[in-house]
Amino acid sequence: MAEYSKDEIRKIEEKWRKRWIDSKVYKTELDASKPKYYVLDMFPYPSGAGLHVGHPLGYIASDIVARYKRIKGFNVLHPMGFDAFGLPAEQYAIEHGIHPAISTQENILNFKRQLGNIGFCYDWDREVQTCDPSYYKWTQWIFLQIFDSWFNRKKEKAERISELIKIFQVEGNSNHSFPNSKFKLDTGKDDFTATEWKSFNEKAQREILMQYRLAYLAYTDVNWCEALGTVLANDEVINGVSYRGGFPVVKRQMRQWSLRITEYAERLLKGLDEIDFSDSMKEIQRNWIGKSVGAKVIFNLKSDKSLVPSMTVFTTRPETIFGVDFMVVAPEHEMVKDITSAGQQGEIDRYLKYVESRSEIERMAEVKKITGAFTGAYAINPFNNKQIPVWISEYVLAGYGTGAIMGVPCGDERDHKFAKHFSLPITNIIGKHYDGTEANSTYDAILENSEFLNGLLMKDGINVVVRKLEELGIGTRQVNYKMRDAGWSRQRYWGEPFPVVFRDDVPYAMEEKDLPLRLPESNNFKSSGSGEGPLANLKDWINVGPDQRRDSNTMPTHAGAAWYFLRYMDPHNDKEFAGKRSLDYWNQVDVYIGGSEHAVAHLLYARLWTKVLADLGYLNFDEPFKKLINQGKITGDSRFVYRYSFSQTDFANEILPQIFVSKNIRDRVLKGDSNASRKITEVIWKALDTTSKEIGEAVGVTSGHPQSLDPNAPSLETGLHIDISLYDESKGLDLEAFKKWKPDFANAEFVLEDDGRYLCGSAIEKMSKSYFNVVNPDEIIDSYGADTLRMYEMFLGPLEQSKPWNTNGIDGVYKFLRRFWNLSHEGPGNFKVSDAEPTREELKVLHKTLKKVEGDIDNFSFNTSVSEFMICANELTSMKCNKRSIIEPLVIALSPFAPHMTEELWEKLGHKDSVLNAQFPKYNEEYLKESAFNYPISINGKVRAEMKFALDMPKEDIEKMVLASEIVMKWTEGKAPKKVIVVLGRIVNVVL
RNA sequence: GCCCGGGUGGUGGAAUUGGUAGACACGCAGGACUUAAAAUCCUGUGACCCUUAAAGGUUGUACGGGUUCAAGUCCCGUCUCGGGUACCA
Repeated sequence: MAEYSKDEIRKIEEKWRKRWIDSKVYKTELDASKPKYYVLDMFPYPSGAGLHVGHPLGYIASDIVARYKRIKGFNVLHPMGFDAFGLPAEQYAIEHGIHPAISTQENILNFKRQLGNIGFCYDWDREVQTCDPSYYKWTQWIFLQIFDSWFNRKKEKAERISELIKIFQVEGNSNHSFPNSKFKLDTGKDDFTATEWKSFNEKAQREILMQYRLAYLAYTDVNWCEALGTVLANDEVINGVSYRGGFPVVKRQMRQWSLRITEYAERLLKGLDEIDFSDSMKEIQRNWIGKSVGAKVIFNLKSDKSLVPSMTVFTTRPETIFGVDFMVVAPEHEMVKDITSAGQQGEIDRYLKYVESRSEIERMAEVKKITGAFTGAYAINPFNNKQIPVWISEYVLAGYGTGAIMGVPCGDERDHKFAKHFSLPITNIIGKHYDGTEANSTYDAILENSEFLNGLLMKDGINVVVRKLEELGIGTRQVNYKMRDAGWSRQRYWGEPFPVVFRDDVPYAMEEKDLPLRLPESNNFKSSGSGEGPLANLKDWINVGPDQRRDSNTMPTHAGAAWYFLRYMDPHNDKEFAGKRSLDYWNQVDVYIGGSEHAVAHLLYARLWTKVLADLGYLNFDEPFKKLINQGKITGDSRFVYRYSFSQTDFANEILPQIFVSKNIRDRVLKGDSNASRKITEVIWKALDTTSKEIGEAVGVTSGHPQSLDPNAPSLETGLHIDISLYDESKGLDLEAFKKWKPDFANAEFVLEDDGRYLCGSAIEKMSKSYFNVVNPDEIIDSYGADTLRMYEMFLGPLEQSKPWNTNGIDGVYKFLRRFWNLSHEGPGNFKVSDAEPTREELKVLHKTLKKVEGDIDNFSFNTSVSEFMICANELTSMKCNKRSIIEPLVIALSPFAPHMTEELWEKLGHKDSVLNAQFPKYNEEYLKESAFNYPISINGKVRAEMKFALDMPKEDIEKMVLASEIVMKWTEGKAPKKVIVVLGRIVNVVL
């Protein structure tokens, strides 16, 4: 028996890791007699870099919750798996020639080893990997269910396509118009009768059904990235460049699979009200869905061409209709050619050409630039017959609303700038709220110059106008969403193949018995460049038979992640994606922990798939995650050195010495300190050998001439990242280790601080291999053990907060564990507990801790629970308490945080079973009660004295006692105070 | 620009949601043990003032106002950091 030392920790942790696996203590079974609790981590993408200390933050939290819920009597499901399809593995394959299947498996093994070291209680029997055919069989199967569904807007839920066909056969589509309002049949119409339906051939019928399917194939504007040779989803494009790599992205039409998520916009929005996500997360999703309520208004047109009789705009402010001074149509809008007058044709053509010449990136960069052209056509305001000029401009987007707007310059900032720029008249309908220089989008103004709306408050005006528009048949209420359908095809190899076969260009679902459609073996991952994926290279696979072929695309990584939480419930089922009994029992995920970067993509798709499966009757819940917690990112603390670079580049650099300048010297040089510059020149001069001293003079470095240095040399400005393990703030950079690490700099010279240290610059950046600032959890475990790592990561601060990693306080946590261990050990480490009766003081410490810790874990406030354990250990240490009746419950309570050490103690306390099978001790309020409390007495807000009151003394009696007390008398000089304030359990304030 | 969320000692962070601000930990200083160092333990530690000492006082939660017996917490304005979004009518 040794003390709680490094060696002992290693022994203990190895022992329990092995024992947990051997005894299958984490195996979870469906047990209907117990309440369930489902704790889920966002499963990781197994990247080649392995884990750094940032990754486990959320996993540690979920592990604590899982262990805690288990000892609270719940049957806990706490699984882990891997999001194993994806682009990085494929790119790695292209660069290194290693098949994604192989590199992915290697990475997964490494991840599992690292996760195992931290002591997580995952039930690995339930592991899933999205790239496993027995898993993606069901991803494909669910995709086919979505393909076989349509959204019945009347019932606001998904139904089978067969239901839709029945409807068409009876009543045509008059009650269920095309979800895509722009779609027209060959006849030019957008509706058909039952008779017409029956007359269509199969291909035509399938084409129509495709317009309704929730997973559909269509020519869509997609984000094409030439460099990656693939299409990207909207959320993978940031500021016109690709999310990975930052390559330019252009719009391009391709025949793609999409998920009709827009049909679920309203339900996805409403669902947010019943789930426990953080406000910011809900806000992000709401913004993404982007609901706006308004009206569609039809304006008649007057033009020398009368090809189009009217135009329709979407507005959220119909009450401003008398403030409309111009109309703006998107340049891409098809009506532009039909309304442009002969006189304006030249100008319009010029403008269209300009728009076409502008790249996506330019457009985004120059959002503020005001451009446009007048079409020569006029719209007629239906209420006052005013003629309104119709313009086209880039600032109106073809893809949103109707692609046309009514310009109300006094109320809308963009419209105002447009009017000012083109000197269009501005009608003021909001009186003093508009000052002539800036638009005011208030809802609180009383309308003026607005005929029948005059005198009405704007918010009230909305309903009045809409009613009138509807009466006249020239407008309706309308809701628009920013969210677009989700592109679901990727031109990649390493993903799920689409389980369909094309016959005569029409996709047919594969039969369930033929699933999974396996990803074929291939070593050719290069895209064909034509927009088809690498699978197109495999002719034998693509061509199934005469005029029958497969889809060359694969699904995005989101597909496998959209339902994995369901598979964990019944991972080995080969008849269903999960059995009904398991789905009903495990039900929703009670807590889901992961990063906020998945706010819009993964979480929305997972919610969508759940809703579709629920609509189709497979699930009895339609929100997958009851509660979501976003753990903060742990950032790295990077260090770098500053290299002096010579401004004359004509000279061969290898002749010139490598000079590194310490941070403060550099700062001083930048401030123009000539002593600091001289320090540098001296080092350079010393470094130059006799032959190159001529060169030194030639480049302007002569001993004692600091003015020849260029303080703005770029490397003095930015700096070179170094491996953070080479640096210690108090000792400075380890120069020998640095030279060893970068042999290129073996002969480098260093300009040191006055005290002889080399100090590095620092910056908080994300942890990344390329910044050399990665801290590997294995290193921490090696020197402190997994329990310390776990507790320290929790102690660092609130779970949801981002924070830079540093190990400054880790000793404190380590000391706590040792102190706790020592409570039950005597001298050099002999285990010894006493069976004596605990004192009331000791019981108070125990129950106070239990109560606080329980409350903290329930609130996911792990940092404060760690503090609470520390206080408890301090108090018990100073009481020299080693009583079993105190220590044993604390061992259980601590076990979620420090599982290895507590298992060991649990065993030493004489228990045969794992501490995981113990019960979390109940605290007893009785021990927390005091017979009397000392209340501080404030007089006029200042604490003047303390008084003792019995616990249950009524408020009035306390008041009487306070008033009668000498201290108050002294202050009031005999007069009765104005007021005595008694707050239960806290403060008494006396106001004189 | 708009929408969220923050700003508390030298540092990470507490504060029962309006009730003694700074818990807990790091760091630092002093002390004990030691030939010495490390480790460990004890004491102190927001700033300022006063005092031989005990004690006491002033000030203090980004800044400026306000409400209240009482404000880190609520209200108004300003500055600032982080996240989301980007012409969505």
